[in-house]
Amino acid sequence: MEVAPARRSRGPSPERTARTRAAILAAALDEFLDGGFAATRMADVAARAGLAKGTLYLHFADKEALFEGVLRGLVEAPLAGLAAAAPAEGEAVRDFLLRVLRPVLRDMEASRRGAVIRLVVAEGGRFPAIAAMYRRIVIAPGLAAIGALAARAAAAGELRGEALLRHPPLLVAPVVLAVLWNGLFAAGDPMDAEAMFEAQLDLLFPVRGSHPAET
Amino acid sequence: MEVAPARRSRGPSPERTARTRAAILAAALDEFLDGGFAATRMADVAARAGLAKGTLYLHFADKEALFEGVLRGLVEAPLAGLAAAAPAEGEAVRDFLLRVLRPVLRDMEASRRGAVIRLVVAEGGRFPAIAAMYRRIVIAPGLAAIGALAARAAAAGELRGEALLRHPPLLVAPVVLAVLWNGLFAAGDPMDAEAMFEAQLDLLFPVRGSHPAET
Amino acid sequence: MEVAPARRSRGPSPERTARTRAAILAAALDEFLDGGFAATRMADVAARAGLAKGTLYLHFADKEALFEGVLRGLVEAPLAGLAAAAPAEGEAVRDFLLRVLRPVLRDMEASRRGAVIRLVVAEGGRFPAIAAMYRRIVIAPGLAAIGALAARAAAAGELRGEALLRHPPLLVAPVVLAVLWNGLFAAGDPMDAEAMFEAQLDLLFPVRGSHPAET
Amino acid sequence: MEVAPARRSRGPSPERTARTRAAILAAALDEFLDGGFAATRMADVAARAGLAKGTLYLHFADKEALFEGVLRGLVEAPLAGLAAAAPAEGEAVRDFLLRVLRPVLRDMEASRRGAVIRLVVAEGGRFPAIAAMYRRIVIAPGLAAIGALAARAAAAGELRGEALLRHPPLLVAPVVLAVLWNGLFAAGDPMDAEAMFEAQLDLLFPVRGSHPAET
DNA sequence: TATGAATGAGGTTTCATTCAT
DNA sequence: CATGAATGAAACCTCATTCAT
Repeated sequence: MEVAPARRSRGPSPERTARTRAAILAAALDEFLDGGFAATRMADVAARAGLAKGTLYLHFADKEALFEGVLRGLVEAPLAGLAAAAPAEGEAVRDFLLRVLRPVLRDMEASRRGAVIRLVVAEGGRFPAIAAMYRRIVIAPGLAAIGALAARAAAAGELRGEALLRHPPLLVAPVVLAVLWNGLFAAGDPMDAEAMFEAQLDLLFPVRGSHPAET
Repeated sequence: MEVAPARRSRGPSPERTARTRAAILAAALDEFLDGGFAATRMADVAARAGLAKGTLYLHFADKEALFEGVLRGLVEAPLAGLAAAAPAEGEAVRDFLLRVLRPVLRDMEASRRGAVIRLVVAEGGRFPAIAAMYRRIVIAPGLAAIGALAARAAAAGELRGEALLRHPPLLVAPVVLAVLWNGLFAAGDPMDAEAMFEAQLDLLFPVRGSHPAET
Repeated sequence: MEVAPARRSRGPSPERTARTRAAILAAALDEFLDGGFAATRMADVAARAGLAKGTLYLHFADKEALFEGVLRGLVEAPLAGLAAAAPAEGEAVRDFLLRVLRPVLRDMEASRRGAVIRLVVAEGGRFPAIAAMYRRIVIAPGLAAIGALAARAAAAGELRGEALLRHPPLLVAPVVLAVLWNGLFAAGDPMDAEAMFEAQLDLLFPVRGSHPAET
Repeated sequence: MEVAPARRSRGPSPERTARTRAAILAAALDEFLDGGFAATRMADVAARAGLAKGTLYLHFADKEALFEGVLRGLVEAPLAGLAAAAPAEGEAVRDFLLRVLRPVLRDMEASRRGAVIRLVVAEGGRFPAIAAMYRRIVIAPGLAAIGALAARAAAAGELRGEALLRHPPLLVAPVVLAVLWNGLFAAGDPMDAEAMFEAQLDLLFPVRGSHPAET
């Protein structure tokens, strides 16, 4: 073992560093999602992470950078997975979308990604950096992927009309609405993001087997 | 009546008081709509109302009370017309929706309805009262109306599938998404709420004449 | 009396405001001149003025603006006096300068203007705004005035060569040096700004009576 | 001697230590010269020296100690040549000064002498030691030399009046002013130290050949 | 010796709210 | 009723210094 302690033995351990960074991100995630961006104080994040304020700034340049770290930690890996995924041989785009996105929608709240959407929508206006960040990291790749899939579906004749080609956001609009709804009206009847997504999918992609009369 | 009372009315004048209160509310509405609750400073509201800061506190106990006052004011005007409207004899639901909602969408920003939506979404989390109020006054009637129209359209065979019957919010999801987008990414490319609405309408209501092959 | 209480009777008194402002300036002057710009904390100024920190910002936008206020308070009035002054009928420029500037030099330290020069020189590098401010308020008008007087003296044949015409700062260079010296080597032998100024004056302006052989 | 010891010398090596110390001092000199004491961050010194922050503290107890070390280093090099120089046989003092000082003025900034002067002026107030040291090492010998030259010039009838005899600093006042100016107003119009020095020289030493009318 | 992550006191600025006039 | 100067609690971020490795 000990492949390459290299020129690296002196000084503090890089492993500890990674652990600290993770602790900060975990604490920040909790704080941001419960209270929002503005209301979260760096001091609270530090306290929750069991660190001093200054330590935060050793790992993240400022509050926005910290939020970006949280955002990346939460969505980058999954998003990369999605982006890498592609319809299997002979798989219809509709089926692919269902297969891939259903799990994502299902744990929208459990994974706290829904909360992130709500935070961005709620505070993006006052903190444009946050909106820009979310757009760059999540929205842009997402819409690009949708656009590519729409083109593929269109080529295969799987698409109804040109709606999705012209307006890729149509695919996710119902999901966003449902997520916001569930945040605003936490009590009472939640909106079923998954069901709405499937309904929208049925509108965008005619279901071959069951509705043979349609294009 | 009572001609402007000599410019120096001693003692309280209920009329004058009401006018001051209205001025404060108008100013506060403007300020809250662009910037939200936290970003709005009492000093700005006072300045816009042409009053001193202290005067605000004579009429509203604190910032939250002022916000509440604004919300109440927001309740009186809206909707009205829309709820009463109904398809004309023989008018297709799709045509009716286009006829009625297109103007609404077109001046979404000019009429500040877009800003109101954004305010509700942004502050609804911290002020559940505003979310509940908006739901009661705007959303519930709106969804009820959509539901009724969906039923009527279904009965007339104008509907594609059961999407809208089961999920009335689908009709407005793209509009909401566009409005939020335009709030978050004010600069750069705005999203065309009207175009997205029409695209969604085409999905929900097959266009008989032009696409005869579809159901 | 009571010429015009006008529309002005309500609310806090403007007289009190002026007194507060003056108190802030007095406190700030003391603090700035003893400790410099960077080392002076707004909290200390407030405390010395017997006010809360926030009050400072009611009268001065920030620390730099406060310093500018101090600077203006200290030099603007005297400077305006100097600028307004002009050689009397038939008075030689040399005599005018002696008459006008000798008192200024004499109370350079008592008036604390020497300390201001030292502060600007010492911290102007780190706070360019301060240097720019001093240049705008003191140096530029000063050099302009010197330039004008030099031109006048040259026209009257009172000048030796073109040194002062080409390099107006030459007139004050010895004074600045003396002021800095006296700041750095407070103990020990002070440099006599007045004597050096007069010597420089003799160099720049040939003394008609006593040295008839010179131009 | 002792070829670079295998890159991994165990135990302390006095030579290595000295080299590290020198590197720190060199880096600190650079940093202090541009920015002064307060603006210089230990982290920057460490980075420039290619060391870790902690290493600085192994060699210097704190920032002040480091500053003191730099000052001591500043003492060794300078002057040297100038003090030894003397007018050649039959050379006028004015010509001697021009010959000797012109090059010094010309590379005032390149040689960082200007920066040293500014450092002394800027920090001398807070660190009397540096002012005293500079006075002892640079100013006192300098003024002594000027005094001697003035006496010699006076004896030879090369001097205008007694200005320089009584106030040796007059010779350098314009240069100091120019150097400070160029530090404060780095941007914009620099002041030409050399030109001002020559102008002052012309005032102090009548130019025999070209202005025969003057004494 | 050298490292660099961690510390935490400290400073400027903002702004909702109060209250004497 | 109206005024607006005064308040003071936060909040973000910096950086000299320490110390386990």
